[in-house]
Amino acid sequence: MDQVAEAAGVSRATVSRVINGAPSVDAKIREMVQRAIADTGYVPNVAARSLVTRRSNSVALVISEPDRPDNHSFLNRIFTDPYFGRITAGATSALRPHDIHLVVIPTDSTDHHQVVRYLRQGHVDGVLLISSHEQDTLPRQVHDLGIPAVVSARPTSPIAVSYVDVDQRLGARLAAEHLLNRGCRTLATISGPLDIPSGLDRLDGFRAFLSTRGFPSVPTIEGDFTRAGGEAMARRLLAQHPNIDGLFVANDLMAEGALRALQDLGRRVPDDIAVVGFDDSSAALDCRPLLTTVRQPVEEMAAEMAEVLMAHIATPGRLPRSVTFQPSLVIRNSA
Amino acid sequence: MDQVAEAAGVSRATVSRVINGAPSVDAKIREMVQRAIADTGYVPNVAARSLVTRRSNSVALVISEPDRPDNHSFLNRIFTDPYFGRITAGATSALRPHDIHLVVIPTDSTDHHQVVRYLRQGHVDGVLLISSHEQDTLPRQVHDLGIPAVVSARPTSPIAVSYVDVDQRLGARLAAEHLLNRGCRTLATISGPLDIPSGLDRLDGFRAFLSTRGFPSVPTIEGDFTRAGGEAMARRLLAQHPNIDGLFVANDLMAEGALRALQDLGRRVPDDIAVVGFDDSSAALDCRPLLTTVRQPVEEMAAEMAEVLMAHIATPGRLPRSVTFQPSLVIRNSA
DNA sequence: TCACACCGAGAGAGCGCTCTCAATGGGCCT
DNA sequence: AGGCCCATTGAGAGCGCTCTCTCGGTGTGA
Repeated sequence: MDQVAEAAGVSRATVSRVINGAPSVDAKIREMVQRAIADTGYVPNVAARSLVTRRSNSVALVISEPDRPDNHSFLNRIFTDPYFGRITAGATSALRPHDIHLVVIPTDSTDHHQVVRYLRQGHVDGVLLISSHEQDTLPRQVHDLGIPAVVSARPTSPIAVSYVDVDQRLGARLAAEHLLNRGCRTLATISGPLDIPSGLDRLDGFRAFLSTRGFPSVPTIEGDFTRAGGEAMARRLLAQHPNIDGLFVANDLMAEGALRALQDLGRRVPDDIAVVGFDDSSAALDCRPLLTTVRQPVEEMAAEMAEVLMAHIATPGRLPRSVTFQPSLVIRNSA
Repeated sequence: MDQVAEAAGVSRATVSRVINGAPSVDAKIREMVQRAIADTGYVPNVAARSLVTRRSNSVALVISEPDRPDNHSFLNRIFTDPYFGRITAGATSALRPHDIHLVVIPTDSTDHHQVVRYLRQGHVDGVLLISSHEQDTLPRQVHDLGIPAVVSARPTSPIAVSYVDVDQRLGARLAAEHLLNRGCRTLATISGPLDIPSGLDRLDGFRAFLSTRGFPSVPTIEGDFTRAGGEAMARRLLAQHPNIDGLFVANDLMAEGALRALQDLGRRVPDDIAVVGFDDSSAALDCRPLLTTVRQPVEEMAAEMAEVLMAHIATPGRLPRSVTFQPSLVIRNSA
C-alpha cells in the first residue's frame, strides 16, 4: 500500500479512500491512484482490513441436516437435493452486488460444536441458517452467540430471530384444490417428516382444507423427503388403499419416486391417479410425466434472507422480522 | 487477550503460547491460563491472527463447471450430482484434524474473475480445484497466481501442478471385461462429454481394450453426465442399434437415466441388456435394478488432494506431484 | 480586503495478535 | 562455591489497514 501511495505521490490515507470509494477525493487524484494500483498489481490484505473494520465481508450459509439412520451421509443428501442449490444461487445473487462472500457450511448434529466455534471466531459477519429439524439446537445456539442471523423457516421454539418462509399451508391447499377440481375424489398424501415444521404444515394444510370440503379423513403416510422414500411409501400407500385417484406428495423428490412406483404398478398418471408435488425443483422436470407441483420461490426466499441478514449486519440493534412468500401452483402433466 | 493475561497473572505472550500449544510453557501456568480463557470466554480474533501469521487456516474448494446450454444453472448441477458431495466429505475429513476450514466456491466461466479476486485477496491458504472441462482457463489462472493448488484430474494443458486422479482407462477396461465375461457380444457405450478428459479417457480405455479382444468398432454416443441426458442417449442408441446386449455408461447418473429408458422400451436388465456405470455414487443405489458400476474412491481422492495441498502450504517450494488411484468393479444387479 | 466556512489531503494512532529478543532464575558442572 | 547454560517468561515491535483529527488551501459574503 505504501508502494501505491508513493507511486501515486499521495499518502496511504488517500489510497485507502480511493479503494473504499470515499466521495471526498479529487477526480484527478483518484485516477492517479487507480493507475498506480493497476501498475503495482496491489491487492488489499483482507486480514488487516477486517482487523480494523471488524467486518469479514462474508456470511455463512449453514445447512443443518438431522442425522437420520440411513446409509447416505448428510453431505450426500445436501448435495443431492436440488433445494440447496437453489438456496445457494438465491443467496449468492443477493450478496454479490454487495461484494459479500458466501461460506457454505454443511453440518449435522455431530459437529455443531465446530460450527459454533467457527462463527464465534468472527470468520463471518452473519449467518443464513437452513434448519428444518424440530429438535435442532443450532438455531438457539446461534441466537445465543448474538451474531446476526436469519433462519430459513419458522423456528419451532420461540426464539427472537428473523426468518423467511413460504406459506406452507396455503401451498398444500392449492394442491388439494387442484386435485378436487380435476375430479379426484379419493385423495391421499405422502407427507414429509413430521418432526419438521414444513412437513407438518403441509400435511395440516392439506387435511384442514379437505375437511372443510367434506373429506374428514385422508389416508396419510409419512415420508422422508427422499426419492427412494417416496417410491417405497407410494407402494405401501397403494397397497393399503388401491383406489386412490389423487395423491399429494410433500416434495418433488418423493413425488419422483412415487411416480416411478406408480409406473411399476401399472397406474397411468394422471388418468388413473393424479399426482401433485411440492417445491417446483428441477426434479419436477426429471419426472415422467412432468410433475404438477406447488412452486416455492426458493431463490427469491434465499435472496430475501440475505437482504434481511445484511440489514441486521448494518444495523445491529434491528428488531427481528419475518417475511412470508406465497406459493403458486405450476400445472404440468401429472395432475 | 489482555483480560485473560491479567486474570491468569501472566503476559499476553504466554497466553498466546498456551493457545498455540507451544511446548515451552510450565504445566501449572498452562493450566491457569486455560482456566482464565474458559472463565473469560475468550475467543481469539482470527483477523488479527492471520494478519501476522499470513495464514487463514482455510482452503477453497473451487468447483468449476462449464456453462452448458441447458436450462439448469450450474449451481443446480453441482448440488444435484452426488459426486460433489463426496468430494466435500472427503476433503472435510482430511482437513478437520488440522483445524482447517473449507470454503466451497461453485463457479462457472462467467465469474472466474470473482473467484480469482477472492483467491488473490488471501482469504485462503490454498485451493482444491475441481475442474474437468478442457477449455477451462481457471487451472492456468490459479497456477499463475502462485497460490498453492491441487487439481482433481490430469490437467489438459501442461501446467506444473499437483493433481489426483483415478485410472480412468483401467476403470473402463474393468467394465468392458465384465460385460464380455457375462457373455455380452454386442457392446456399446454412452460416453461422457468428449471435451472432458475423464469422458475421453473412459471412452478410449473402453474401445482400446475391446479392440484387443476382437471388437474393433463399438457403437458410441456422446452424453453429458446428466440423468436426463443418459435417458435420451439410451433411447437414441437403441433406436440405431436395437440388438445391443451390453452397455457401458460413463457415469452413474446417466446410467440411471439409461435404465429408465430401457425399462420404457421393455428391455429387461440385465437379461436382455447388461448395463455398467461408472462412479459408484449414491445414484447407483437409486437404480432399479441396482447398478453394477466402476468404483471411483472419490472420498479418498479428495482427502488425498487435501493432504497434498497441506503439504504444499507447509512447504512453499515443494515440487508438484500426482497421485493416481485404482478403480474397482462393484457388481450388483444390472450386469 | 478580511474573516469565516468548508473541502480535500496528510499524519498518526491504534485494531489484536505473534514472535523475536532480552531478562530472569534455577540447576548442574567444574 | 562460582560460573555457565538452558528453560521460561516478559517486553515490545510490528503485521497492513482504516479512520479520526488536524491542517492547509480555496471560495464566499460582508
